[in-house]
Amino acid sequence: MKIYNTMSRKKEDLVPIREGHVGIYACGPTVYDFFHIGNARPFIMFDVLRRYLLHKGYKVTFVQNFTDIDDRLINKAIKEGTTVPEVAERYIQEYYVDAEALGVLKADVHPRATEHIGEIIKLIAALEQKGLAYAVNGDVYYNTEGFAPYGRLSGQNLTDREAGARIEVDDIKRNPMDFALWKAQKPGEPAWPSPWGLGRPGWHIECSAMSMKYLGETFDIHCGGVDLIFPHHENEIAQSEGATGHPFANYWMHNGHINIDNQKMSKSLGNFFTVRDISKEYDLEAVRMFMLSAHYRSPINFARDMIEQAKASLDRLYNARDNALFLLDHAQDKPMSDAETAFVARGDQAVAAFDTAMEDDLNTADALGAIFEYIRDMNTLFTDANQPSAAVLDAGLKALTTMTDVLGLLRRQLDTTPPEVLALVEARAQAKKDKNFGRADALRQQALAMGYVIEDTPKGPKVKRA
RNA sequence: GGCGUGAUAGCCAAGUGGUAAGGCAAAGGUCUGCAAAACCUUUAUUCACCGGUUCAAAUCCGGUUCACGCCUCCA
Repeated sequence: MKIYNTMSRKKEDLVPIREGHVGIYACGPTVYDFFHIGNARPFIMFDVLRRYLLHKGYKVTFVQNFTDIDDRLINKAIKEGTTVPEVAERYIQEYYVDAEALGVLKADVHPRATEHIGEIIKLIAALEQKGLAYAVNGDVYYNTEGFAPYGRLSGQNLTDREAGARIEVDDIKRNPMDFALWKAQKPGEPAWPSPWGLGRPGWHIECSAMSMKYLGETFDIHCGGVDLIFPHHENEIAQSEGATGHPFANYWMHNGHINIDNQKMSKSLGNFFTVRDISKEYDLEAVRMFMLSAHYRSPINFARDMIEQAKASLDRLYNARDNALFLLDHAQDKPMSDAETAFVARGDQAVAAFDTAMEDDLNTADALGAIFEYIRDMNTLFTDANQPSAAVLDAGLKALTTMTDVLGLLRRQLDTTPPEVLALVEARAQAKKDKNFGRADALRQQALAMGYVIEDTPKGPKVKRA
């Protein structure tokens, strides 16, 4: 498969270090609040990457951290009169709630920064020994001048930066580009003992320490949002390669941002949506569908009607699947007809087309196209009039779910209809038999009010969630 | 100032040299007691604009305009 590598700015063939095994590190959330729609994009898209690799038979080790110590956590804890670990634990649990609703699988490892202080200290000490770090008053900084390739990932270099660019003035640092590896404790802050005194890790070091711990000094893919390229990922490279002398990650994947009205989402503009808030109004699977409808590197515009559109296309997927399931319920075991055999072959072709799209740097929009073309084919064959065999229905469903499983769609199972709704369905059937259509329609309205749609088919009524 | 991305129908969105996927919306039709779903048909001679290369360009090259991102915590 081809992956666009930010490092080379080209699509490259994915060649894992260990054959058949891919190690992935994804920058996870800072757990000081519910995560927002922008955070959801990397979670979903890199979840799709993982699912696709699994589908192709790779073993995947997927690591996504929780940043559970930083200024925002500390501020939140102070504001709420509680502790940093309490805030962190709470929002880690909330992360799982929203991630689950988005169809994002749990990582193989979800390391937390505060549980890896030992590794972090060892890494900083190694850098200090190599002259790549220096301590000042209990702080430790990275010596960027000592790491020649600094800026390779982002295309930033130390001399091209304009004076107008915002660089914090700090006399303590030898160079404005130097960044904190370890921060001395300020009064009231959580702190851990270290060779430089009590303090806590800087903003970037945890990802270096934890990715290398779980994936090795050199691993396959590192992902995150574009905004992380500089300085976060640049700094990770400096820390890791500076300490080990080996390449860090072979592929760097970065997802584009989600905008609101073509503007970057930001708290100051007030155009900010948490996934939790959105979930109160929409099924989050529609949000996933929305993300999948564009290439992961393009910026996308989040808006209500975009979610509505995504929901409508998702409904088309569910309708096709549920229709096939309904027919399967009534289908006969019989040999496949020639038309059915041909259809099964087209299913294989659809999956192949789907894979081809995914092979091309995770082109989910194109992959979705393959699914929808197959859906039309399915819907054409799978009708009452055609009396499809159980075997062809099975095969069709299998091809469909092979594709939708990779995208993490169609996870909702067919619901069992509650008895009170079934009673309405039966009463309506009787009313229809009696040609009492007014009553039949009224009963259908009642079912709708309870959230169920009754549809008529030659094989009898079909009930589904509204 | 440096680095980078994008501009395709009413909306969303694929397509990086061979003559415009797919979804949503809309209109007409088939089916239906009526619906819903589904299916069929219609909806870009054209891909921001101007030049150039080529037998051939949405796709390559140069320029213009517009929009956006990073250079600061940030997915």
